[in-house]
Amino acid sequence: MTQVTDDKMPVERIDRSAYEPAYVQLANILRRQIARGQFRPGDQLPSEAQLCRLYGVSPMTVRRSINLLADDDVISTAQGRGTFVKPVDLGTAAFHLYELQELFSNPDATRIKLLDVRILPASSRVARKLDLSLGDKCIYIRRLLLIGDEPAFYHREYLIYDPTRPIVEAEMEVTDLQGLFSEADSQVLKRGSLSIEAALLTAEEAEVLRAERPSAAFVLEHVFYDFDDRPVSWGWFVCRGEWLKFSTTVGIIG
Amino acid sequence: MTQVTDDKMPVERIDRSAYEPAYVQLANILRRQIARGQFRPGDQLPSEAQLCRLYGVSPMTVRRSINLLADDDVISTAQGRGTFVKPVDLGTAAFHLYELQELFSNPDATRIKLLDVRILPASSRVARKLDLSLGDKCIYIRRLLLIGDEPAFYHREYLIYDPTRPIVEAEMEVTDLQGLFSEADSQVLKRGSLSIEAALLTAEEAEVLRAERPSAAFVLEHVFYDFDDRPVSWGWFVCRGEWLKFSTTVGIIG
DNA sequence: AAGTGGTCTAGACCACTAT
DNA sequence: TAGTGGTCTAGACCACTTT
Repeated sequence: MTQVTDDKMPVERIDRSAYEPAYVQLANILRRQIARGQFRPGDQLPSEAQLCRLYGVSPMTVRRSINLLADDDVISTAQGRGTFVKPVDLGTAAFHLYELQELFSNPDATRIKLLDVRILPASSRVARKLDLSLGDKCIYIRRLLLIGDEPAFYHREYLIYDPTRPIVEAEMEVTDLQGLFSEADSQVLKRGSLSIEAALLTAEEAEVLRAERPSAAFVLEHVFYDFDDRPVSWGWFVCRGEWLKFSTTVGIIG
Repeated sequence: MTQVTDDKMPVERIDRSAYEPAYVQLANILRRQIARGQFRPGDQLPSEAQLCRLYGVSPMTVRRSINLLADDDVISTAQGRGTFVKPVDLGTAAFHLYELQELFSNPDATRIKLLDVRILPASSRVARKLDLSLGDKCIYIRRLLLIGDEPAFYHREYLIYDPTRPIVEAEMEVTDLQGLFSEADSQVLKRGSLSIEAALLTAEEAEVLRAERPSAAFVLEHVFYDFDDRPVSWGWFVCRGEWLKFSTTVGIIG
């Protein structure tokens, strides 16, 4: 490899009058250079001091650009050694739930059918999940989310039913997938833990979702907690496998 | 709510002699206050100037703390208005592929069995995916990843077979799930696009994975591209549903 | 010792929002 | 107009790695 770069002649310059801040511009310049193959995985980038001189910006600005690319897993930094281009790594891939929002792109076509609301005594399983005593009252809700006229998500949820705790009413909206568009804001919920797995539709689920059996499905389970770290809601969404496909990318996207 | 905070008396102070940098300490202080419920979703945080005075740090340092929390979707900022605590939002949830690494926690128990390697003419489907002409030569690989003695992942992959393109040899390792632990570093791969879905095991897959039918499975499909943005590999991992459960959290975890 | 990334300062100036 | 977040400077000092 011949040394093409020159301390006095960067190919692209930063436009100080542009709308984009300098640190974003510099990050994109570097990203493009990497995408072009000018820097390959494993290669070392110019040092931060060099980048300061090359592009006429201060150390803090260079640093922010570097951090942007590092957050994107495009480069990695090592104190005392330098900054290097990262190889493609499957492990950095992440599938985002907000992809679901595309499904609901047409709000008019989306509606929620309340199938069932009941107050019943907690089974041992529910009691364990909601940190209740066996037989304590809880609320059981079954909902169906339709897109067009097709049933898309089947949701079942158990909520605590405790007059001393200021919950329930608000939660019935929040834990709903609706919360994906209309930002439901609960003052009560502190956090939620979620998991997703692939499973077979049960007979009941297949009937509700108007699917044949056997059929594969995504199951998204959730538990929400209040600010005392006590669970207030446990439930799960079931969705036919064909309805859902999560996508993402790894490596340099520029 | 009575106003407990006072401009002159922050509850926690920043320890300048500590190992943790000041901006991390401040971010954690704020995160703990939010986790305690001192600031609720929708509440406005003290302004950056106030935080500077309260904790005796410069604007840039406060700003970095704020950005840390904003990246974690704990707070959101609005220019000219202020900084606010975000409500729990399902849409921010992300499932990370590196969770798979736990499956391979014991490297000795993990091994890869090469089932089949063949050179064959591209079918129309393969030609389309790899941007080849119908009938062009390509490499077909079938692998089985075992954990203990249990077959866990069944991987099938098509690779381009073109002597003029410097690939193949390296790829055979990189696109492998092995790349999750042993950081395989290809100089050739620029990016990959991934998708995941829930499906039923086919007869062949069930046999290879020693599973009954019907059975649900995760299918992770991948296409990798070189620095000319040409596809070099197309393939997919199949994994029995019971083997895999992705987990994550939303909201305040402190 | 020289070079690297990492933190931090004490301001300045700008853009935006509210009043 | 006053207050807010957002960008940027031109250094300083530190911790680490390499030679």
